[in-house]
Amino acid sequence: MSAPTMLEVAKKANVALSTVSYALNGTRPVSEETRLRIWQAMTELGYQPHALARGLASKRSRIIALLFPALPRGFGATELEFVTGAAEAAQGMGYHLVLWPMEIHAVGELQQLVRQSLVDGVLVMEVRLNDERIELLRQIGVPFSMIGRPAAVSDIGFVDIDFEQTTRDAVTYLVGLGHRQIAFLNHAEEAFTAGYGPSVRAAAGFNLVATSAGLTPISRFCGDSAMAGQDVFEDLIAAHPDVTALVTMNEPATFGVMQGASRRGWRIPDDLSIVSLVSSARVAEMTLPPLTAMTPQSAQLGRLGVEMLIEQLEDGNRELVQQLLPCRLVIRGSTGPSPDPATRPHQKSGSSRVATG
Amino acid sequence: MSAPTMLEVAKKANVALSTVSYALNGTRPVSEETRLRIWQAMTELGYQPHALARGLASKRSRIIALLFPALPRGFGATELEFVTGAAEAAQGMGYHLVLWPMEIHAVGELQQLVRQSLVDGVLVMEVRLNDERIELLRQIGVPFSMIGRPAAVSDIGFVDIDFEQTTRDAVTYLVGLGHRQIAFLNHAEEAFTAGYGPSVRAAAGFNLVATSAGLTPISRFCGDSAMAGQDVFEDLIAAHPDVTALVTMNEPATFGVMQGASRRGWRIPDDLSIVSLVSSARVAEMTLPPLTAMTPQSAQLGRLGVEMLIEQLEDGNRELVQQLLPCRLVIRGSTGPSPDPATRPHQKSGSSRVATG
DNA sequence: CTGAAAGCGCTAACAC
DNA sequence: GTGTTAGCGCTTTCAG
Repeated sequence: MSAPTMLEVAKKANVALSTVSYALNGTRPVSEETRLRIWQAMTELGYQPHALARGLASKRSRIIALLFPALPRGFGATELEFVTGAAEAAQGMGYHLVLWPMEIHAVGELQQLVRQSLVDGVLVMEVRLNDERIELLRQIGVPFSMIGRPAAVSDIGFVDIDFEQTTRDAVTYLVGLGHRQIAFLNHAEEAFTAGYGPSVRAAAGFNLVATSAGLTPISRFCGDSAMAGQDVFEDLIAAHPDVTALVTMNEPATFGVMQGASRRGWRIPDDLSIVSLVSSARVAEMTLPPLTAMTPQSAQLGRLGVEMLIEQLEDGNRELVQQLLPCRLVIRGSTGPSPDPATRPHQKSGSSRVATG
Repeated sequence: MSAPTMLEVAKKANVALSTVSYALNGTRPVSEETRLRIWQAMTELGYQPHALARGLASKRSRIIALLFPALPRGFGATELEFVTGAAEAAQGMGYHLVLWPMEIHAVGELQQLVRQSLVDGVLVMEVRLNDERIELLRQIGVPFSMIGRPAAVSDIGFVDIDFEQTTRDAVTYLVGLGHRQIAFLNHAEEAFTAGYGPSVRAAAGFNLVATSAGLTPISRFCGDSAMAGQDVFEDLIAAHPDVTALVTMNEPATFGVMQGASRRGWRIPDDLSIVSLVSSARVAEMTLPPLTAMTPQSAQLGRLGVEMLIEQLEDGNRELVQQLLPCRLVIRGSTGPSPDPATRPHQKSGSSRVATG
């Protein structure tokens, strides 16, 4: 009742054990006829090569690890898509993907895992601008690649979202709608100074784009909450009453902004346009109107990361791939032509009723 | 430069290869003294057992697979937490977790993967009420357990959210606040009739609880979008003007309901209370006010699923574990005392301004 | 083009 | 208590 072995297949096909192996892996030419007999025997027995035995003998497990940090709040649909895309790609290429969730500083643990020789390579997710895991992996000598990238990228393959291009596309789109006063709403300042790549790069991108388009770059940091978003929005509009469009990099805050706008009596997109950067469809469609967003190709990123790693594993001296993938603009209901700021309601609350105890 | 083997450890410690093995696994008593020498040699060499070799020899890979369906829209933070919780638990117990994303009907593929003898057991996620994967796994004879459960649960271990209890807790909480007209907002009817467990069980739970509390069970199906939520809400209030509280099982729709309420001039929670079932903190805090929610212990569920499976693997005849875990009530800003329905604004739009082209 | 046989690094009898 | 050794199922020389 146990799984058939290669020997059984060989017997059934009247060939040597090794011939079955060669036929299976194409490591050596096998005559058409015997290949057929072997293939037949294999299907009749429902044979599947024993992954562990194969790995032990060949010194290649065909297993790769996905290294991702312990869940911070703020992980959601996008990150799940990364993981799924990676797992699907691996599966499609005949590999298995194991999950190694790990504190970003638990470098000892990482080393232990690598030494078990279970995996051929490692895919690192959520790379920080200054990431100690990278140095360790290089030191250990395990093949690896990254989704995301450290500040100084050297000789490691990576894929990442092209935050600058993404920001540029968002701004360009808004400018095309006639907006001239565009503000950028970032994550909290702590994330920025801690070197959180997306925050840093999107901010840099925005300043660059705005400046080169002849606009004044207006930016705000903002805590990751609806409440903070609402507050920062009020503050922003007070300081810059002419702002007609927002580019946001902070989903909870974006939700708060919409509430704040509505409370002011502003309509979206009539009085204010919003483009939410790096937002999944799932989140973008939770608001009314739904958010025009720059949507990351998350599954694609996961897929590319895995492909890059496996190619490196199978073809030792392959050229380095370092690829940036911009988000895609999905126009929904939160953007429209620029209004005349002067025509917008001025009162702080557009609600017609006062709260009753 | 290659990893040290057990033989090297044995030499360094002046013992037989097997003694190292026994010391490592505790499979056989080893004297305190030799154990120490061995341990010392191991740490000096930085020895880590070779996972594949160990697995091949012992016929136990210490790898388990997490089977989850290809991403439908609607997978988000909660599901990621399942996965992470499972991976962390596995790691903590000395196991590895591989990801097998798979169409729920791709049963052939599943069989192939299992036959590779890579994994000792399988953890099935997102189990449907009528799930063909279950029957196949049982047939193959692989040990497995589930997160979620089919309609007829027999002799397989599982953990699942206790939807009935969760619904009961939500209703009880609202009743305690004085609400008497409570409506349930479900997912789309298609999901329900297709046998989507959470939808079916929560609905059943609601009817049961409402009835036994002497309330009229009011329910609505609703598409998973903010727009649909707003529409269904209008419809619901038209039909049942006395409803003062909503129990929802549909996040995008819940967001729409809040917009709809606000458009009507209703304040939350003054004019309407909302409890969102099975919602993560991340989502619940995106609204203003933030949503009072029944939050699933997702990581815990993933963890329990893995523990259950591994215990089954290590201790052949262990008693069956079938555990239901209720969500936890997290009170935020969307719930309050029941208002007098008659005092609420009646006009359909509370906004003071008409859209201008 | 095909076979025979030596490992891969470890576990688990079987000896003492 | 410890040592010796036969595999686990496969890949890959080395012969033919």
